[in-house]
Amino acid sequence: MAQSDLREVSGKDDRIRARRLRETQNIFARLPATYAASRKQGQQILKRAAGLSIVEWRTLWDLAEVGPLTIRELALIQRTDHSLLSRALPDMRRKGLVEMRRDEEDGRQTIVELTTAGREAFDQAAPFMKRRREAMRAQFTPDELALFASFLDRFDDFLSQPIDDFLNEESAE
Amino acid sequence: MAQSDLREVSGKDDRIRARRLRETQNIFARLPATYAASRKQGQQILKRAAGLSIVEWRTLWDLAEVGPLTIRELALIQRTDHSLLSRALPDMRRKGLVEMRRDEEDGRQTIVELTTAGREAFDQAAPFMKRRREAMRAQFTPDELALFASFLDRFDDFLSQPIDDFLNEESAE
DNA sequence: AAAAATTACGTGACAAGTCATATATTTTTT
DNA sequence: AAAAAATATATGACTTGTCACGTAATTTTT
Repeated sequence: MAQSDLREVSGKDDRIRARRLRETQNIFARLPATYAASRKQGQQILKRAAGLSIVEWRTLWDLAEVGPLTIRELALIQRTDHSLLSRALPDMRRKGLVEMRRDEEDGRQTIVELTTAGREAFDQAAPFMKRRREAMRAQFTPDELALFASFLDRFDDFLSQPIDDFLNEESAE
Repeated sequence: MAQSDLREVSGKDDRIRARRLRETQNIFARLPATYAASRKQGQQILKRAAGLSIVEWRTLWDLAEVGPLTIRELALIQRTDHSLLSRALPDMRRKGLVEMRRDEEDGRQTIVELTTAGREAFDQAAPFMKRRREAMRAQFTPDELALFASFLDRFDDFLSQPIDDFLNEESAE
């Protein structure tokens, strides 16, 4: 590679580094990678600890904490779409982790309940997931964590706004 | 529905609310919903503004700012897997947004470059995306935003740690 | 009571990510 | 220079999420 080429590429590398760095301040731009890393870490721990997927873990946790729940309620707690659970639950039943039965009082609803095996799988994964939360929390002071959560609250509020509310405003500069 | 049932269900609703509230303090648990909402908002704006997907927008933006880039470099900037781009780019070429050519100096690499149409699509979407970033930033002071980003830095650092580093430690209580 | 509206769930189709593995090309080692 | 290692890309398979739409059951309105 010629001398001039070297200089050229290095200028490009600088521009790449600069762009990467700038995007670090852009919350929208960095959220995907942060979420992906968090998901990956969770999947890794759950797989090793109890052979569970994230959806399975969340569901077992909710059922262990709250007791029997409908699909709608599980989706509400997990802030996710009911279809995700609608698809995951039959598999979980097949694995013996949960029982599902039609609600006697409201025939539209399905009541999901932990089995003994489901409780055991939860008990097996729970200490590992707890250690993970503790290790994460140890990186922050309690005040910082509360502030972090409040920033996410504010960010969520912004995201729940109709887009026309800000798209039609004049640009700041 | 009988009186006793009403009381029972209301207790359950309280437990659901309590669980939902508690999970608000759990960064791991709320990240999926926040990310999903952010993605949805971006998709909505991009679709309306220029008929672009998120991956397409990011790629056009990077190319517009930095100039021609290889797939590897695009993935590096976007902090994502190269396979995502490997799949998206042929579509973008078909739509006339980018050109792709084999690097003469390194036959493994593909150089991606903006076309005129790609630049136009970028110019069309950019003001909307800018307004979005401004509207988001308006919810925070500059100090808060910097702090928010630094919290994400710290969270990312935690996530990049090998899981054994904390799984094998003793639990805090 | 019948009609209309709402709600719960299932399912198809898609987007945005991941990983693993194969292949071609370069680069490094011997 | 040949062999070995590393790198860039393509591709298949999977997970987690979305929305839209259909159907059955319940609730509300008329």
